[in-house]
Amino acid sequence: MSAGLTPKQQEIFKFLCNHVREHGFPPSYEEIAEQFGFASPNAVTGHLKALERKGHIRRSEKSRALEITDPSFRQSGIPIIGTVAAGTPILAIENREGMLSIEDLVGNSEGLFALRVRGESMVGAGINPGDYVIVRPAPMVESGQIGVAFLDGEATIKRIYKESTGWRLQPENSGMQPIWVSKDDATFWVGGKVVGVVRKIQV
Amino acid sequence: MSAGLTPKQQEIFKFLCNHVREHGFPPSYEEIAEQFGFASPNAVTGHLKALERKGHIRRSEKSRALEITDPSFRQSGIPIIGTVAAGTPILAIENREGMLSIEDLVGNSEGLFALRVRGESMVGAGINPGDYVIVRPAPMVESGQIGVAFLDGEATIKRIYKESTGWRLQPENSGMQPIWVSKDDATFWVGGKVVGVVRKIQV
DNA sequence: GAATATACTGTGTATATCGACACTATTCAA
DNA sequence: TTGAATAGTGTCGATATACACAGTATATTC
Repeated sequence: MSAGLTPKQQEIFKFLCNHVREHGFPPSYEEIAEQFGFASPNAVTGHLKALERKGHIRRSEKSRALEITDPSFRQSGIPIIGTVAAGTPILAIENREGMLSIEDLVGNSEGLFALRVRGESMVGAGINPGDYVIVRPAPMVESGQIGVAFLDGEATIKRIYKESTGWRLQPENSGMQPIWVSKDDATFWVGGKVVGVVRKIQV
Repeated sequence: MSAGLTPKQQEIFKFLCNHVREHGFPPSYEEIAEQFGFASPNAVTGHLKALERKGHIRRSEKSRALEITDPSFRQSGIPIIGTVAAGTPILAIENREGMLSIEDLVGNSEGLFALRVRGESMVGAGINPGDYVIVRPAPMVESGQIGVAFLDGEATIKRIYKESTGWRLQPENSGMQPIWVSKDDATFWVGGKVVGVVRKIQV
């Protein structure tokens, strides 16, 4: 990232980014000068002008109203590289199809929560122990969808089917049996619908 | 979020958050006053003092050095709710174990990229078609690890084993056979190691 | 060899910005 | 009904801040 910048400019640009990430506002010229040991805050001006000219920031005459325009700063995610044509340098940025982030993936993340999976009851659906399932809270899911079911205070991930007598909690594991829940079982309730799965593969 | 705030304070807090998210720096008192139609920028002071007293922001006598301390703002991710004890209100914020984001999950996201999975060759490892695999670029993986293998310009996800004559690309699907690659096959190279899997479950 | 970009020091200025002080009005709980 | 919190208007001062101007020095490019 940050092509065409001198080492010093890169350092300063990095400091800007880190400061904004950490505090939510950019440093003043004086603070930048202090950080880099400049005697004059004006030494910063030149660097910032260079950064602006090269399109990484937008300055403002107002106080601390510096904006980082470099798109690589904003995008918090991982580039999605799609179809790979023969001979194309796959790691080149031009092949991007988009960015992958959990927020993008499951839409509005407001109210979502995650649960770590403990059992093996859903391996048939590609949900393994240690995975995180992302749950959108809802009082019930449509029949056949994967949801979080609470039974006797314990949470389980299951495919939930509506039956005439109540609900069927269906594991996706050939070695496990479904659980039938009666309509008037007060200990049963649905926490929400599983809208995503995230797994970290250990090194 | 933002409990204990009056409607007006919530509005202003929301404006603060959006401004920081959008521009990377907070608005000045004057800009807030303009936004809400106040004749005096000083009308803002009272609100900000209230927000500070209630612990959502930290003010500073310096220009535009207002910091949003409310943790619900900073964390861009999804709360991880762990073990669920009986009777505990699961959706309460107090039960948080942490936050889930792709960056946290796989560590430093610098250089990572994602690929959409097309085949069924890794369903045994919980990697299904349509999933995204997150890849850390590397010229080779340790024997037995899951990696992205390029062969004749086509990318595949496989478990890669080092053999005496070359490499074995092992699918995790009982119906599929491994691929043996000779040591001097120039069309073969490894793109990186699969460090994560992300799946969106359609509604 | 001249022009240009980089990398600073040092001084000064216009203004952006926050904060204090003085006041008014309303709502809500003790 | 008294106090406190909320929700403002309006004025003024102290200072934080960016920026212009005047220099110096080095490296790179043409």
